[in-house]
Amino acid sequence: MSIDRRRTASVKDVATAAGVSLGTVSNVLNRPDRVSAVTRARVEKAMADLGFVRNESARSLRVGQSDTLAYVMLDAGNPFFTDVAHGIERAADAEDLSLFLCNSANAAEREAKHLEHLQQRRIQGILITPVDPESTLLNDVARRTPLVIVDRTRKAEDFCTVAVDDHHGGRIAVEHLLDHGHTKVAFVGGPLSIGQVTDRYEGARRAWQEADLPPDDLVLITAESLTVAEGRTAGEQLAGIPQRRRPTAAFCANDLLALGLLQQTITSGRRVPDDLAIVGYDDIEFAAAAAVPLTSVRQPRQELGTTAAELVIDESANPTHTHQQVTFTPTLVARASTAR
Amino acid sequence: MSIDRRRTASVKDVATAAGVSLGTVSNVLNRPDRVSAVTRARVEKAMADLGFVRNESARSLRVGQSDTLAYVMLDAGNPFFTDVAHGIERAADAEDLSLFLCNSANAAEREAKHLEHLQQRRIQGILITPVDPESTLLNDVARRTPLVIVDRTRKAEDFCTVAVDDHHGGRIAVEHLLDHGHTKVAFVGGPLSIGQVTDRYEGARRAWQEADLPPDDLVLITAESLTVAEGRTAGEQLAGIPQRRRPTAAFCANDLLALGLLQQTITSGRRVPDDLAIVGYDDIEFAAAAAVPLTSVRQPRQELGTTAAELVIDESANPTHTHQQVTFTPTLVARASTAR
DNA sequence: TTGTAAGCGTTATCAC
DNA sequence: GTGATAACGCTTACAA
Repeated sequence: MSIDRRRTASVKDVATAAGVSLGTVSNVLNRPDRVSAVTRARVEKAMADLGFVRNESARSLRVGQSDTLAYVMLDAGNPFFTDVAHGIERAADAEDLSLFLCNSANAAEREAKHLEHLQQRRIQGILITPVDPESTLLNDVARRTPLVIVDRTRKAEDFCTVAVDDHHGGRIAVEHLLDHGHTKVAFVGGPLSIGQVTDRYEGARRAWQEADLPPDDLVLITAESLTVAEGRTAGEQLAGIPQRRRPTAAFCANDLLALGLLQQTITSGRRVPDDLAIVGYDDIEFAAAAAVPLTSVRQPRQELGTTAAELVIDESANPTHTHQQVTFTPTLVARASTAR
Repeated sequence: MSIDRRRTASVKDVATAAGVSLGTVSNVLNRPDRVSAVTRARVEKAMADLGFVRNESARSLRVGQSDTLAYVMLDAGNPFFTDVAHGIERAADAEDLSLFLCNSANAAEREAKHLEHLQQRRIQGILITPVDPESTLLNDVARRTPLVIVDRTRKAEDFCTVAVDDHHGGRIAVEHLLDHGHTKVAFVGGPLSIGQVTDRYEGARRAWQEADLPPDDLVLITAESLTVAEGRTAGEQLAGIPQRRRPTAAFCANDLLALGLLQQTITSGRRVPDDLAIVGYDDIEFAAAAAVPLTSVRQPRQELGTTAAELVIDESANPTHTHQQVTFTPTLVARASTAR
């Protein structure tokens, strides 16, 4: 059975049905106050009867832009980014903008395609956690569409950016471990080409230096990617280190790594935190849900999104807008994985 | 410093710059073969110089629809749905359609808003995991826009639906536990108003009946929602049951519950699977990543999405389209949480 | 191969 | 308070 999908009614059809002019119909849509209650009722009835649905393409063609925000996510499967998206959604709702989510899945060409489509739609603003924050593609896009970078920073201050102080995050993670008496610690993370990973590592090293500990006792274990599987691999590497030189704690560049490391540690018969204390990063929901609840560095995810959305709205609406670099400060959430 | 965001160039501007007519510019966009190599080059140069970006609103106004699919997700934070979205993305890519993700966050009014916006955009097809699959709102939408229901079924066969056989899933979960010698089992899930939860429960009960076990030894523990927190609560309830009547295994209606239950069990000093075997449902990535890797019922998530996308594309393009109800069969992935 | 012109559905300006 | 009408940028017959 195939469906009868006839062309949907236009303002013109509604006007005819209601016995008014097309301009009046448009008025009830956009300035209902300008039309008398009785004709308004008549028009509204006609709309309902005909199942009128306003054509957004025509509207946005006419007005030159569309009341829509989009967030190009780096990885829709990572709960961190869906939380950010939630925050954006809140701000978008408040301004009655719709929000589209796009997933670049960490692929530059997917990202480029999405950006192209979004520009073609003349949407009001783009939020993006880019594959490469230094890419000049972003400059091209921003020339036409307000764009703010989320959870990444840029060397030049030519964009609004909203990020979290990763250096500080690395520092507080290590300070927490120092407070618990650890003097041999592993930093698990990579690839180091990711700015955030290096920032967290730098923060960790700085804290280490300030504690006057031998640099070599902060062991770098590089991961290929920030995934659970790599966390397991890191666990094996850690286990391969001779007992006397083996770290008693690990600071992982994100929670997925930490979860993988936790699993590998426990299933190979070692205990957390007794044999190995673990600190993660991001504080995703599953961090608290782990068998040994994970100490983690929490980033204000929703606020990140909300602030970014507010900035992009400002950039699109306010002629005197100036770019801002907003930095949030992460906090440490201590749980069982580092308890003593 | 505010940005100079002048109106972007139109086909007309490009035509003037290239010294050709507007129709020719459109031809290089849509039927490049019809235009000679030399003028094409000239036009393309003009486009590049002017930074031309095609106006999708104008295009889709003219052609009557937009080459876009949308997936209205029930919960963007649940990895299950992002995997489904991945599958949809694959199919959309293959047809060169763009995909927008919308998140209803389980709120009917958010869902309605998204559906309204999508219809206004005259997009080609909608995929949705609805808050309420029986809602008549879906009928209204489907009258204008091809729509397929994902991961839910409907009593009437008036839609294409793609779902997984939850009854079978419940059955194999319990059969697995029976095979491992359990004769007192808890079913953890709820609210029972969710069709899938009841189907899984029904499947479980059927398997139980067929094993000729006393009905009361399949204990129902109802949860308020399918969340980690509720899983922990279930664990406490379970622990409160007198030893001799206490189930030795639990089948949870999803992995979040199972993860919560696993955590509560382990942190309260009982062991998995020795004291309590656990089976989850969905096989999200974090199931395998748990400290005790979780046995779970796996649904073919990506295939779910891909098939749904193919159906909606068929519905939008094929005049002889007929609605289909596709059902996938889940499989059990055995891991340590039920090992003996 | 290229140009001309109509029309998609809406908004907004201007008369009435 | 209401009605004609032009314009937004594009695609697509059709004419040259």
